[in-house]
Amino acid sequence: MSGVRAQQKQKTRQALIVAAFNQLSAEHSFSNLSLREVAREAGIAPTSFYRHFKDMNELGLTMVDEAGLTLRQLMRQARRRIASGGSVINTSVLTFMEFIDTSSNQFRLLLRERSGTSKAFRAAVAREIQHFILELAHYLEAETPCDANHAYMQAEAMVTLVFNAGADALDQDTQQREELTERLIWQLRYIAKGANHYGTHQVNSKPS
Amino acid sequence: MSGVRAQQKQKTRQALIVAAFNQLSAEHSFSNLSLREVAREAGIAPTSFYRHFKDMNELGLTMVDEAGLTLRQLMRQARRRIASGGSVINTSVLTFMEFIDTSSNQFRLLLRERSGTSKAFRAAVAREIQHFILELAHYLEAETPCDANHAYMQAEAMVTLVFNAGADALDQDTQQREELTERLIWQLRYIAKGANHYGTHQVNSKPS
DNA sequence: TATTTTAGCGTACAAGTGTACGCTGAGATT
DNA sequence: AATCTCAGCGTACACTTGTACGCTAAAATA
Repeated sequence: MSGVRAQQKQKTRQALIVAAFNQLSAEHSFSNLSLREVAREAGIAPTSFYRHFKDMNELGLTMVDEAGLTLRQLMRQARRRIASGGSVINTSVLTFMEFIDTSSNQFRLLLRERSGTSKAFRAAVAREIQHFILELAHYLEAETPCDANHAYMQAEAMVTLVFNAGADALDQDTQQREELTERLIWQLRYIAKGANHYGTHQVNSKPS
Repeated sequence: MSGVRAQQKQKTRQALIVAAFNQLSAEHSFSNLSLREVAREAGIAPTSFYRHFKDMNELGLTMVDEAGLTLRQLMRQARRRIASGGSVINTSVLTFMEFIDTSSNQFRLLLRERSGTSKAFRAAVAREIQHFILELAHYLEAETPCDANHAYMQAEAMVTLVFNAGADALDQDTQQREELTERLIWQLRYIAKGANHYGTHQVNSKPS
């Protein structure tokens, strides 16, 4: 009942996940991965793969979950930094860029499968992103003069811009990333400004 | 010298391109295409493929060009509609959504290869997008009270949002698309408002 | 201790891939 | 009319892929 058996199983299962993430890169996407190669890197026979996942798809969805998890953990850390006096926009952007940098393969997975060929994948990634939008919307509604609807649209726009900037950052060097980040911050300010303009008072009917 | 020969060659070349586009779908991306299948659909032997393209990569880059071309043509048409009295934001968004709808496979190609596994592809798509950003920036600088720098950032943000909304629209029904479009239009207004606020006068140093 | 469960292995196979090579016949060129 | 060019074909080959099947040994259970 010590669970030596189950413990070892979890270990190789994790080895498969790690192997799969390791094989992702700028020029290798998840759909390029082969069951055999992943199994090889994990140190097991190809057929043993099936003891852990029904197929590559199931592995992939697990990976999306894992990527979403680390992202969420990172953003929780960001919230802590903000609570102790950091600027919201700056801290959030910085934290996200950190994610791109230290977990680029996890980000790549989310980025690519967001528009990939499996509806289940797209939905899974969309759910992860939606998570952020809602959280940010909630924050904006509480902390800024903005009704719920505009808070949501504002959050959606912001998350979209941040996510896309992350994608661009993947191909860039430090210098370019700094410029990109600076532009991004300005763009987020635009949105905040605009949303607060339209989202406050009774300006809601038509724009000027 | 009549060119019967060259003419026929162009014809099968185009058949290959069309065949490749036809095989794209929600669940089939370019990297999933096989040379043999494309050749089969185009009605030629696999080995004849090489008479037209060095490899699938070269086909793909040609397809990106073609997709960019149709997009540019559509947007030129949008400019005409605007010139004859349409709202800029509404007309542009509507035209873009039309592109998603009538040329979804061309859009899918741009969308996916933007974050694909080939640097050349990513660069090619980025160039197409950059084209729009610059054009829009130029327009904004001329028509709104916005300095060049802010006009660029504003255009970049807008194009990003529109492009991403297009991606989301691919998976949605008419009802959802309408809501999405409406949200998008609000978000573009935010950006316009914010950019005009920061980009006018001498507010440029620090945000409030 | 005897029995059952199961993670992992090796073999085997059918299917699909890219592409090298040499041929053919119809246009183009001289 | 004689020659050249070259788009398209068929054959062939070496690989890689997913996965079905049955075995083994070690852990779990009874």
